[in-house]
Amino acid sequence: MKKRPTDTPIDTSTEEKIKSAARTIFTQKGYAATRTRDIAEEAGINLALLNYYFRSKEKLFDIIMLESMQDFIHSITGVFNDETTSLKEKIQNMVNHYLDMLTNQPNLPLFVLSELRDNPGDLISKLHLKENLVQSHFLKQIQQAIQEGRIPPIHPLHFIMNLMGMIVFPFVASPILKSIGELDQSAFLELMQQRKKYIPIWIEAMMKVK
Amino acid sequence: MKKRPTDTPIDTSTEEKIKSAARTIFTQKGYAATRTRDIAEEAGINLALLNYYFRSKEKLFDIIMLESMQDFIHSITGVFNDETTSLKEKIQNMVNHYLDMLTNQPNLPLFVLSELRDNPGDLISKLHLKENLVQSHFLKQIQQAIQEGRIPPIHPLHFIMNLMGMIVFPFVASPILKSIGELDQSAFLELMQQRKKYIPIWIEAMMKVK
DNA sequence: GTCTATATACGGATAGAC
DNA sequence: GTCTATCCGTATATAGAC
Repeated sequence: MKKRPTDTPIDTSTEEKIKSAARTIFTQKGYAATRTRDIAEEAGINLALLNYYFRSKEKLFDIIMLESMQDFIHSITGVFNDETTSLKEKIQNMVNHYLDMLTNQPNLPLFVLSELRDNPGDLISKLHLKENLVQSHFLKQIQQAIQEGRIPPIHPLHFIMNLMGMIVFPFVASPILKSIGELDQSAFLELMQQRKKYIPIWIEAMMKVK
Repeated sequence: MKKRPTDTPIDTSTEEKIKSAARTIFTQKGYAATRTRDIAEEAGINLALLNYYFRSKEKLFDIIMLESMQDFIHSITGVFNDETTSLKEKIQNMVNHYLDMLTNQPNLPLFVLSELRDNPGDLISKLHLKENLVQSHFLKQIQQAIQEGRIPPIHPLHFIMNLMGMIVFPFVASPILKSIGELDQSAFLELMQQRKKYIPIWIEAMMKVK
C-alpha cells in the first residue's frame, strides 16, 4: 500500500493517466459538472478507454473520492498519533502539514466537502475516523489538559473546529477573500505562509481563555 | 424555531413559488446536479412554466445565485457599518447574526462557495464588496486599533479569515464533524449556540497576542 | 398563464474494427 | 489495449392547445 504524491506521476500507465486526469477535473468541477469526455481529453486518451478501465463514471469517481478523502485524513493521522510530541507541537505540525498540502491542492477541501453534502453515511465510514481521530493521542491530550485545568472545560470539538476553520476556510473562500483583500495569487499564498507562524500562537491564546 | 424554505411564502405568485423551489434545490445539490423537473415539482407547477417565466435554467440560476450571495454579504453590512458600535460589539453582533443565519440556512455557504469556484470574476463584482466591506467602518476600526498598537500589526484579512472560519467552517464541514464527534443534529446545533458566547472571547484573546 | 406533447441536444456507455 | 462510430437514455427547451 505505497503512497504516491499526486504531483509527480511517475506511473505513466494508461490507468494512472486516467486517474490523474479524473482527479484534476473532478476536483475542479465536482461530479455532476464533469464530463467523461473532458477526463479522456485531459488524459490524452479516448473516451471508450475510460469505460474499458473503470466501467463507469461513477465507479471512477468513487475511487478518486475515496483516495482524496484518505489524502485529507490519513496525512494527518501520523501527526495526531505521534506519542512523542506535546499538544503544542502537534498543533504546529498539523498547521504546517495542512497549509503545505492545501497550497499544493487548494481545490481539495471544497471538492471533498461538496461531494460529502449528500452521501454522508457511506463514505465517511470507510475512513476509520474513530481510530484515527476520535481515539487519537491528540484528543487524549486535549482531554487530559481539560482535566488538569490547563485549558477550559469545553467540548474538544470546538478546538478542532477552530483549528480546521482557520486552516481550511481561507482556501475554501479564496475567490472572495482575494477580491475583498485585492490580492493576487502570490499575495494570497504569502498570507497563507504567515499563518503557519500565527495560527499556533492564536490557538494557544484561545486555549488559555477561561 | 427552524425556518422552512418550503413553507408557503408570503408572496404566493407563481414566479415566487418557482424561485423559492429553485433556491431550495439549487442550494441542496448545486447547479449541475439540479434538474429543472425537480424544481418544477417542488414548486408544484409544470416544467414548461419554468421556462415561460425564466427562459432557461441558467437564467433562473443566475438570479438565485446573486440573491443568495447578497443574502450572505448584505445581511452583514448593517453590522459592519454601524458607526455607533465598538469593534468588540461589532464582532459579537456579527457572530450572533451569522450563526443564526447559518442555523436557518446551513447549506448556503457550501452552495455559494462551490458555485463561486469557477466563475469568480463576474458574480463577485456585482456585490459591491468594496463599499460594503473594504471601506467598511469595521475595517477602519481594525486599522485604527493596529495603528494605536492595541492589536498586532498584521494584515486585517487574517482577522476576517479567523472570524469567518470559526463561524462558517463548522457548517461547511458538518457531516464530518458530526461523525467524528458522534453528534446528532440537535447536539450539533447546541455546540453552534455555545459558539455565540465563545467566539468573541477567543477572537479577543487572539487580538491581544503580540 | 398553464398545461400536454414533442423537438433537440447532450453525455454516458457500448459494439466492433484493428 | 486502443480506436471510431453509434446507440440510447435523460434533461432542457419549445410548440401549440386550452
